[in-house]
Amino acid sequence: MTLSAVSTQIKTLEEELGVLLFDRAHRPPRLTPQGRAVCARAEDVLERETALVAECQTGGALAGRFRIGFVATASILLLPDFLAHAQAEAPKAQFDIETGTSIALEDRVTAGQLDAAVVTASQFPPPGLRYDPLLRERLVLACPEGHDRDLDGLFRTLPFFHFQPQSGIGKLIADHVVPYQMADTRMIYLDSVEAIMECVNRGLGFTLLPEPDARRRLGATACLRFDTPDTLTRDLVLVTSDRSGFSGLSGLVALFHAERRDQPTG
Amino acid sequence: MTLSAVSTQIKTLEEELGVLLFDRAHRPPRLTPQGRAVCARAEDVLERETALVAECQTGGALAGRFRIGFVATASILLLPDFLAHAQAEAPKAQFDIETGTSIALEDRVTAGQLDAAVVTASQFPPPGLRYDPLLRERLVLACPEGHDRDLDGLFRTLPFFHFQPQSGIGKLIADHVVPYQMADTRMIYLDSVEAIMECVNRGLGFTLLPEPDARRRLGATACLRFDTPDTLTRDLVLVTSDRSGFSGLSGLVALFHAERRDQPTG
DNA sequence: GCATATGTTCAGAAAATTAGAATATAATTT
DNA sequence: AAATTATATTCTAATTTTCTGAACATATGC
Repeated sequence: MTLSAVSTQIKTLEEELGVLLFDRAHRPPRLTPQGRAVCARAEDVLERETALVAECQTGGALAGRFRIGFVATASILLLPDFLAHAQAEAPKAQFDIETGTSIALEDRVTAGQLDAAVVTASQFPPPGLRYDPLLRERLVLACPEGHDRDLDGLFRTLPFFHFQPQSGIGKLIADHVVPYQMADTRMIYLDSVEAIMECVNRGLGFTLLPEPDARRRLGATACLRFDTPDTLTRDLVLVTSDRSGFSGLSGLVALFHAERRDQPTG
Repeated sequence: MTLSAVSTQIKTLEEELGVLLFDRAHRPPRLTPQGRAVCARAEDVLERETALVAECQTGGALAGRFRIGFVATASILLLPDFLAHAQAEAPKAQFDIETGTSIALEDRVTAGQLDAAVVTASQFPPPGLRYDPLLRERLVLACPEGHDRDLDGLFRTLPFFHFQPQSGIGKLIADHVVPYQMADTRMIYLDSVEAIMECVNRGLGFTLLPEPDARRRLGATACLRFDTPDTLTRDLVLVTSDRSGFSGLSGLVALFHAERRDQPTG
């Protein structure tokens, strides 16, 4: 860069700022006190800019500001470990977390308001979305001790606590429970796993829930029963946009798989 | 600005950063997580830049980073108040302070290493420099009690404590003291006003010093004498470059005069 | 006080940014 | 599902900006 170019640039800057940066009564020109102050702050701005550019080029791995949704049931089991792993393995990435039902979260991914969401998979991903499997949880019965009849008998004897049917798990539960519904079947719909398990623990009824959720709140007076088909599972998946697919998706999925090692599934 | 211009600019930026900022599989394009992170940091950089420009245009009064020197004797009397006033009245200005002898400081102003300095004025400002008067201090005698003879008598009786002769005040003192020097005159040269006054207070000799400095350390066993010509003064001045003269000099001088109101001259 | 080195100003040249037209494509509508 | 519409991108030309090189001005050193 030529001296003349520098000279005109400085002059233009001085006019732009309305401040004399150099004292040209001397050779070489000296910075004025104002120029010194401007220079210091300008250096700060430039440093931040070059740092930003540098981070873009080095942080190729997993960097960015990700907006991720979690269904309530996943937020308890998966989210804490996910955040811990993210902080450790992807310190440059930021995460904005939301919760909601599987359908609401999928809608927000479709609308581009979320980059990804952990939801209960439906049979097929909705159009425009893709599923990346994270965790398969078996649905098991939880009922008070001493009710060792078959399922039909249970439904005739005790009320069934049904997790909110409009949710992802709720639909799975509903599908499986339909054949047992009779005129006298008592169904109680709740939107809290914790409330349901509290009722089961007190002998007020039985329920069908993902094994980890049921086991977590299982009291001494209740037990799990596995006399359901072992194909009756709910799949937690990471749902993302089908086409777009932001760079770093595989890294994101990896963050979830990392925690499966630490945290045994059953 | 046309859409096409924006489009090409974004594309160029993406290539420059090596990062996909937008997901163009949708209309309108969506920011990728990476793009979102870059955008947030870029906004920060731009804010700082516009803030810098804005401050330049508003802070016309006294803003900048000023490097100012103080002679030791002025640093005690003037500097604390100066800094206090500066902080209150020119909060946007920064001040880097140095101390040194009048001559050394004037050299540094000449060399452009200081913007200004508070020094003891010599008869004429050195070439290339200008003086702005700040404060006139009378030189007075300080001697132990009970020595009420004339000056000649004093010089014959007691040692004279002479402030460092290479300094600004030192030269004034030397000029005035020359006529009294005899073969048996005892002169003690010290570079500390405090040490000199301690000796005077202990009856070990007498001295000639600026009134404020002498009065400040005057003990009970010593007194000030004003039997010197009242034209025998030292002028504290703000010395700056003659030609250049940075903008804000008058404001700087005003900061010194502001403190004279609070602090009576003596 | 003159010579030299260095900074500024002024022209034209080079580079960049930008607007407008043509093309491609995501979203919408029928 | 196909056609339509709206919107983004690509391409080229024009504009603006920036840069270089020569002439001129000026501070410093001898």
